[in-house]
Amino acid sequence: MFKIPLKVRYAIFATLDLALRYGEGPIHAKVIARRQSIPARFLEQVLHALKQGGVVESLRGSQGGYVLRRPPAQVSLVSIVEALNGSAESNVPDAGMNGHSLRAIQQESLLSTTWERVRQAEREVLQSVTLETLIEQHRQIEQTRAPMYHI
Amino acid sequence: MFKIPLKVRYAIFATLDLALRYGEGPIHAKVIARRQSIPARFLEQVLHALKQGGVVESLRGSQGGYVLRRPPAQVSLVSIVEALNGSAESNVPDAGMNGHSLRAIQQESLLSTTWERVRQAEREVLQSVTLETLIEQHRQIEQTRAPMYHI
DNA sequence: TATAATCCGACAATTCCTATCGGAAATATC
DNA sequence: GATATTTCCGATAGGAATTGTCGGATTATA
Repeated sequence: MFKIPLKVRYAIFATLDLALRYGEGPIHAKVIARRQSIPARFLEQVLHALKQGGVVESLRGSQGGYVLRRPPAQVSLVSIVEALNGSAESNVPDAGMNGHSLRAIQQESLLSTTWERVRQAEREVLQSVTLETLIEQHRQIEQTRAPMYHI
Repeated sequence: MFKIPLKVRYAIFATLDLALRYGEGPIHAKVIARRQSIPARFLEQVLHALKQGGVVESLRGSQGGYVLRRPPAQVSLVSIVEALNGSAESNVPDAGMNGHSLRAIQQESLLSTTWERVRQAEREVLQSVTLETLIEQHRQIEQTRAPMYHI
């Protein structure tokens, strides 16, 4: 319905990459970038945001890298998405109190509860999906696809 | 959670303007534009999309204008939003079958069901809100705001 | 010290959204 | 029929947000 930024997809597949190797120590951003076909330099920024959001732990220095902060089953997509938004996202087009923005404010108040309900509905779905969920789906897809090559 | 384009807001307030005058004959786009503080020329495009989506009826010529196709209680926000998207909105970044887009396809299939659930959740909320709903809210706001000036 | 990684700010490139414009087609009115 | 008025339609400019790149600073390992 409403557009989902590419950044979000990158973040999900990056953390999924970490989830698949959970417990094996830190993983380099470059390695994730290659495996997931994500622009390396851009992924750095995404991972940094994920760190600020508490989704991911970073280790600097020569043998550094990134690690999931919690086990995959406890990392929901909503925490990933909110980490990227920086928990800001006012959705109100500012209108900085100038001129006839009184009407704009009235208009916003008319729709604010609806938008809030929409966001809540989105949140509930994203909260029900964890990295563990995606790993299971990933395995199911692999299993149902593999036999096709044997025929 | 995800950004809602300004176009959508324009469409809602334009149709709400029509709803408030439902049964009073066609209304000019310019008049709506002035009343709702919407760029006139841009509103034309929005109204055109609403017509294609079957939300609105248009009458051309000298005494033309726009009319709601159905009574306000039967016009949900979901029909308005979908009219603007032209029911396209693939959300898949194309990737036109080039190079290593095989991975991209696999990635998409992993998330497609989740995105579909998100869109469905959005749809359900938007379906539960009609122009009639907004009219009622509008009146309630007017009633609760008016007394404040009397103090 | 040398190397290798994250961190951080700035900024270029690109895409998408918003808005404008000119004129064609249609319709009512005179 | 002529005129005025409005929707219709394509093209395109302007601007903002997203996406992606770069240089170097910081941190840690060896």
